[in-house]
Amino acid sequence: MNNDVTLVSDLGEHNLKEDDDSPSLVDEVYQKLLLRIIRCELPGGTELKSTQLARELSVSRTPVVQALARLQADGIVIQQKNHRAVVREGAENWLVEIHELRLLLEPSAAAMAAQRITEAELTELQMQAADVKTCQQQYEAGDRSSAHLQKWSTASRSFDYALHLAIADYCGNLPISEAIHKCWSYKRVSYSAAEETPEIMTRGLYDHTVLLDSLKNRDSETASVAMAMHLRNASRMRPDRLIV
Amino acid sequence: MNNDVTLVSDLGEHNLKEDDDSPSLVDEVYQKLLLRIIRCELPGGTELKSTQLARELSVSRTPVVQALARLQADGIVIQQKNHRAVVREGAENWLVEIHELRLLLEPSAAAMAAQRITEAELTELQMQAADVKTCQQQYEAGDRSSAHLQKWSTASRSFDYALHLAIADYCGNLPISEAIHKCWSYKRVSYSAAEETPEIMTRGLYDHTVLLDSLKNRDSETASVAMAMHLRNASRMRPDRLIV
DNA sequence: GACACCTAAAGTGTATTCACTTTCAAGAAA
DNA sequence: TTTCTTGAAAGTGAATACACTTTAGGTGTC
Repeated sequence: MNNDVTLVSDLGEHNLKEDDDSPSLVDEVYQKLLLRIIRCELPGGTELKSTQLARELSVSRTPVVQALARLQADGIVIQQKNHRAVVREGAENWLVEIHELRLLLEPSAAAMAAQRITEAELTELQMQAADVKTCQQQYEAGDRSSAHLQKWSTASRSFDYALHLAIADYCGNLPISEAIHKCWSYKRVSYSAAEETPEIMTRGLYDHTVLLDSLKNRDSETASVAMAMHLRNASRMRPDRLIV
Repeated sequence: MNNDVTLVSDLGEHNLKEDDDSPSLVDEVYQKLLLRIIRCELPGGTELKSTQLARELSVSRTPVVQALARLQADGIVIQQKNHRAVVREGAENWLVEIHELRLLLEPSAAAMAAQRITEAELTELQMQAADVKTCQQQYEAGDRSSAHLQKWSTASRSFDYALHLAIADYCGNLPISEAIHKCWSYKRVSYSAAEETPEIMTRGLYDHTVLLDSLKNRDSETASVAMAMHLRNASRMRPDRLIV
């Protein structure tokens, strides 16, 4: 059984806590199951038995049961009392559909955040944007090596993540913020399989710059439209439509 | 300690399963905690200790830990590894903010459902609407007794629930559907404290009729607007803004 | 008084255990 | 053959056990 690969790369809180290192077993199991479902290795209808999974993953049943409960709360898995958990039919398209959900949430969140985000946060984000730009120029001006591309890609993702989550955090509505965070946690799981091309990253940086400017100008209308445009671009530029 | 009131009234699946009766302890604990948080009996910052809660609720720690994990997944509670769970600051406005979230989700869901809902489901819903109308007329034509009002209120809620969840189910996007279901599960928890007035119910039935007609006509645009209007009305007619 | 250090009590994560429920395949009855 | 019965195997919900971590309240030192 070769599914005990360490999938738990960089989970955990995205804040400044440095003491809490190892993720709990529940987190690990949850991540592994989620990844396998999203990758269709566990298609809709598959039965997930806590006893069997515990054996396979070499943990006790307790964390597996908790991970399954979390998947059920997400709606990815269904479990009736005293019955086995079942992967929900249609869970294969989860990531694509999550992108549609983001299209409903994030433009409004951006509009709301434009009125509430702090100047400090804005300057922090602008610094990150500058970093990404630097990486891009190093790549283009240099030898276009894969090392430079890698660096650019990492910076690009990091900025992407920071900007979208800052918008969620400053939108002023907890459930909306939580919903967006959840979308991004799914997206994060898929990162292991995703690929960034220079075209996508260039376009992404442009979109993000427009978005950041509209936040800076406290222009909710533009922020909302910029976000909607950005999300549509992102899905348009990925013809496989599997990882968005 | 008088908090061991049975709060778990009519939880469980809203489908035709009749064999599975008693809700699990996890569900009960989750419901009780959620209700107490929404009612501000457990304000933001309160520490929720699994050991202590287990003692108070006379259950073992296992279901309490799972309920807390669920609240954490919801974003209502925060818990770092090896630390106590804490009620999130700002959780008091949860229901109001959930209503704002519905305003982002349900209009689009209605538009999507207009293209996908089945005729069978539509006729079923129309029958329920007729039932509500009958109850209303019985109340108005009769002695306006509280018994008739009660019956009307029950039918009204049942129809409300059925229509909105049908729209979620037929919107064709699993995460969006799940998000809407979750909003309604919160709303359901608050039902114990909510009050329906004849004015609200009359307006609600009208809104729902318009919505249902637009679904019947496969008119996405109208369905979306009707839903948005309905949601705005609902919050406008509740000046307390606590239970929506 | 303020601050570091220590220790017992409380709390958390996870494994183990057990009673009860569901599943499923083999044998009996039609 | 098909359908019903049945009992063992597998699975689930929940309590308990235990090692490890955090918390809180001294005690001593400055």
